[in-house]
Amino acid sequence: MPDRMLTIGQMSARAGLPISTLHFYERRGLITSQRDGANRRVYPRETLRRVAVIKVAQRSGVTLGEISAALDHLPKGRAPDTADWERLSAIWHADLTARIETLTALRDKLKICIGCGCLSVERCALANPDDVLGAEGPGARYIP
Amino acid sequence: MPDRMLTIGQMSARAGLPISTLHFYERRGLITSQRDGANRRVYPRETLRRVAVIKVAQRSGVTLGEISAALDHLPKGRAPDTADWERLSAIWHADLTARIETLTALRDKLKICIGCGCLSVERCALANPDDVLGAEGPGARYIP
DNA sequence: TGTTGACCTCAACCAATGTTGAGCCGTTAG
DNA sequence: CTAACGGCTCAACATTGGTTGAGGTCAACA
Repeated sequence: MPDRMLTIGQMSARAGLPISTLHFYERRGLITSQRDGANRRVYPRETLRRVAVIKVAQRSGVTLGEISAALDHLPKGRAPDTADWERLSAIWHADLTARIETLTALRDKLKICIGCGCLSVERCALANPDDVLGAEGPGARYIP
Repeated sequence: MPDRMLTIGQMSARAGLPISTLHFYERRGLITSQRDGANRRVYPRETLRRVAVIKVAQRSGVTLGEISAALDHLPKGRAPDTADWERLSAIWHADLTARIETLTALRDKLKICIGCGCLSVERCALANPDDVLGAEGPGARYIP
């Protein structure tokens, strides 16, 4: 019986999310539910994976809005297959790599800059990441 | 004249933050100001550095609450010196390193797990990061 | 003398991400 | 039959990190 449905309580226990959060995700369109005869939500097992993916993406710093957009690219009519999930994975993998690079650069600059006295907004690569120098007088200006 | 004060407009331009944000930081106790004869905020140049540090910490994912706590350890009576800033730097450096490691692990697991079909909440290291397996029946249970 | 421009305060609002509570319903075990 | 349990809806609240606007002050420039 590969298509046995899960109640929201089971989803909650297995996904490690409060029921209120599942409700919230449904309001946000991140997941959907069907109802049983007594108007209770039931979920296909697929949804367990979907929720797992949402959690993973969130842990990696993706917002619910972005997650929602990404999930929208999953097929509507059929259950997503491995290739579908793989495409999502690839996007977030790249995202994560970028995020890691940013943090690493930040950390290295932090080490170099903050303690040594160079952390003046005028000159420091860290405080003034875009190397924007003001035209009039000394000191950096912020260019939006 | 090393102690020339800055107006809030100058702070804003040089730090690259809107005036409203400087007001907000002051409400939050992250920075302080003195007033001139016309009740306008003026800041010692020190504050420029302080704001730079706040921005850097924020970019690295530290919350304002944590930043505030860290800044509270700076000396009250005198201007912070290099060693003071260095202590802050060391804390956040460690923080950043931890964060980077988390993200890297996440990314690598993502690559391994999400596309390959193993991302079931029951077994996957990614979806079930603490390897918590339910005692009754198959399937992970969330242990808060 | 006016009129800018920069600044002030205070309160309200915003978006994201949920959480909490009140009040109700249907199923199930004793 | 009744109580407990699990679920339902809807509205309100919480937190973080700010932004926006109304209404007022002050100094400087023409």
